[in-house]
Amino acid sequence: MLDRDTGLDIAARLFWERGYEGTSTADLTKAMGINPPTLYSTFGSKEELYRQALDFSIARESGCRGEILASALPAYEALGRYLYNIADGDTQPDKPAGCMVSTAVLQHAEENASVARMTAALREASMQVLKARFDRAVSEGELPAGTDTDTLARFYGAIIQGMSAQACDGACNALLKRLIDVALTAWPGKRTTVTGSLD
Amino acid sequence: MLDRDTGLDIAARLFWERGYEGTSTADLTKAMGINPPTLYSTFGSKEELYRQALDFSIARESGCRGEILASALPAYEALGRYLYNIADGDTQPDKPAGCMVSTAVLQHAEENASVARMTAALREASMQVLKARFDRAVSEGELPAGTDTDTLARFYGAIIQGMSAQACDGACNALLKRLIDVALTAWPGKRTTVTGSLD
DNA sequence: CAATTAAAATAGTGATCGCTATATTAAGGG
DNA sequence: CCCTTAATATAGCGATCACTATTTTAATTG
Repeated sequence: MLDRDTGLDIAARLFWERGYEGTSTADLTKAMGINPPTLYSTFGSKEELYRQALDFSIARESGCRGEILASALPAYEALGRYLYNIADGDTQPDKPAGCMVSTAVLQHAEENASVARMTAALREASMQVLKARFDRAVSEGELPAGTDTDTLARFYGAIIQGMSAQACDGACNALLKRLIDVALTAWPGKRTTVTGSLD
Repeated sequence: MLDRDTGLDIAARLFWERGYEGTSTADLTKAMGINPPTLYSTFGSKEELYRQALDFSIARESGCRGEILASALPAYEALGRYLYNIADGDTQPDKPAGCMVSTAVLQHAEENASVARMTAALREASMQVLKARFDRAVSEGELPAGTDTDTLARFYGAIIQGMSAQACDGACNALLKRLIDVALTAWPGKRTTVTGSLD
């Protein structure tokens, strides 16, 4: 059989493109070049393979994003770079469009509820990372005391999810970044990017 | 057999909750209380039924939203009411969470590409409606001349898609509206909602 | 080389997929 | 009432679903 990480790479790509429900075990075994029993002895089940493929893909595709937020950059700068990095991830030339996690398993059959909870938890964790960075910004005086960092994190989380959806629909990298530039004007204390008189 | 609109109502609800790929024809016939041949003689196919269910549901769930934008309200006011209306639609107590269109069929099997194009076209049309309102705002002097109305429409489109995703994950109405309030601060010419000194 | 163990392929499990041919029932007209 | 027509229900089409029992191959041992 092929290398385990190679198998996860192939599986992740299929799940990324077609989603959990849109990918069959026959698709997976065929793409991996293995037989069904090998898939089940190696990965356990379709759901367990999805879980492992998510972990694998997150580590490779967005593993470095945490460092952007953890860096010494000012919060606003870090956020901008973070979002631009996601936009790049959503529009990689030789990879499926959008994010594998942001817009995955939103609508689903009842039997896949546990898979949906899994992706929802990943999204929630991602927003908590953003919130933690914003909390730090408050404590460091970069954001006003009393800022609703939870809402701010969910706002930029919505932008991330919207970017993934639009990337799935064919949006290009430049479009997503223009969109980010608008979103960044909502940063507390920033003026809008549109030049001209403010009323 | 049951009334045609009643059938579409039941089908729309199932598709809304489970998505296109997560809903089987057996689910549909059982919920409608009809036999498979009746479904096919009445609606043609699963895909055609989905199309009709989308039309039916859009007309009923969001038919009045166009009027908000078409009204004489200032663009910023209209946008706020429009988004709040969507947030209400995303969190109706006795209906599936999220929007039936905004986050539908993003990832999909190859065989369902035509269904994905259908929902993508609906999303694109929805953003064009927003853009048209923003263009009107420019012509009426509510937005600065030269405003990138297309990007602004896609920005609020991303918010709409992000709200649907978060509603699917269990977000409540109030959370979505706080999120909208942040998004509205990106309106060109508006200051941020957070009080305090601007640098 | 023969025996044992481990890996892999074949073949197939019952269930369900979208969809339809055929049979049954019900309704209308003489 | 009988005959025709239309609507409905039953049953089942081939294909595919996630998943495995069994067999075959290959590698490792004495």
